[in-house]
Amino acid sequence: MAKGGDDRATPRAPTGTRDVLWPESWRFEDAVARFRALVEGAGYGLIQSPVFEYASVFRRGIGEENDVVGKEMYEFEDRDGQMLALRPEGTASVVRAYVQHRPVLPWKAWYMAPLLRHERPQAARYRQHHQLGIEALGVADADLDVEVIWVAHTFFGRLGLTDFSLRIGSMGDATCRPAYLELLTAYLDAHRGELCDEHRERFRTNPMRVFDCKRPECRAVTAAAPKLVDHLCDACAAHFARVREGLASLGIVFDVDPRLVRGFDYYTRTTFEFASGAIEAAQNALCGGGRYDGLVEMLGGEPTPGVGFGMGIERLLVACDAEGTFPADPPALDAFVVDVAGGDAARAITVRLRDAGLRADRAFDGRSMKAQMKLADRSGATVALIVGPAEAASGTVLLRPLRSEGDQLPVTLDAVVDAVHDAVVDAVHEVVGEVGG
RNA sequence: GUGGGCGUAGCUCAGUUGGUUAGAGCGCCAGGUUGUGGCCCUGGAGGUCGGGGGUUCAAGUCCCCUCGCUCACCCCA
Repeated sequence: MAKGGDDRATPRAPTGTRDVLWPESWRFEDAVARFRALVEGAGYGLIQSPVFEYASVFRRGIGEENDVVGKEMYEFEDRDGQMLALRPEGTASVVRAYVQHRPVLPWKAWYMAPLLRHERPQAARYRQHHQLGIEALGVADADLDVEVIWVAHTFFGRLGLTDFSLRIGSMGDATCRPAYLELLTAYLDAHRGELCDEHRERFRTNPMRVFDCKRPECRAVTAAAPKLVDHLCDACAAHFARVREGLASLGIVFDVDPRLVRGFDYYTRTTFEFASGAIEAAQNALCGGGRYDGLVEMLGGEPTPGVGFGMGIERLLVACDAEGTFPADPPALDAFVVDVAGGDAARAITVRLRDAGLRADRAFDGRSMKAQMKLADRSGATVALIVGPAEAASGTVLLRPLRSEGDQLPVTLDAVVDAVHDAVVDAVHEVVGEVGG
């Protein structure tokens, strides 16, 4: 018998998920819009891919050893007996789409996608979260790694974030990593007894994981362990040097972190992670990414280099809150129509305003004027357009400013659009004047 | 998967050593102004006190179980 999570009378969103209502949801929209403006201005085009894939896409791409696939993936057999999985991360789907459609190289794509993982929720960690990401395929040039990092860095800056840091590292490639792993494994084996309980044997499966362990025992051992960045082959070392040089030339501050180990098996060469210093919660990574020159091949394509990142939107917004950015309120309405003469005018005028590109709403249900005026005020509208029996009879409306002290004036129906437009322009000027003065 | 904290109105929370019909502020609705929002005043609606079981004359309050939320480990964005 399945655990009953819904024994109460009212239904609720599943564990680890949440509803985001207006106006909080506006910040999400706004962040996506700004990201889109940035990346589309840098040559990246939107890719929309399914929220579920054949499970093998993720199993082959991310690696069975990884918790995201091995322990957290929502995997199920559908009605046709196919093994499917809800997308737990973004890159594998994009690369699968590349292998399937063969777009012309270089191919630069961006996405905004919900990601699903069965994790225990905690601060800034959800079972469904959303990532903004970019992936660039077909270019081995280290300058593209720099561009990708620049995009994330610039985006944070445009959001007004300042309290974040960048760590970079290199995972090497097929030439140098195997030899290094042998070296590291031998070292860890020699110090096996000093490792924490969890890693004493587990280090054999994925030795680099030990670098991520926060326990003092493991940290002591790894402090003196051989570092991959010191054992890169000439090509990887040159690539890494070019990345550092490029970042420095763009004024992007970073730390080289020999301990930086990204969770997914597909990474080669450059890896990086942005962390927020403003987020109080334990989960403070804003963006993680790197180069994955072997992934296309793993998913059945011709060997093709790639680089990209994923950025958690929910976590990004937590960082924005912590730093007090997003000061602007969501855009308000231009006009709210109050009609106590039967509703015919409200029906006609709202449509007229909206067709003219103005933002307008109205009251329904024939509420009292006082109630309708309260709604008008609450809506944030710049003006109320009031229609009573007298106005209905004469074919006019009263235009009443709600955000300034002006008098209300009668306006003919044909002049409503222009009158509202003028009032909105005046309101904007007043705000600008206040700020400027 | 493993620990800690917490569940009382839509929201934020009171609720005294168990003791009458469970309260406040905010929000919502209505009235004060038979054509006017914001401020103020008055009134109203809204609660199986997360759920189940137990102790007791009596449980929001004590005990057990359970569900949920939350924070941390782990992992990751």
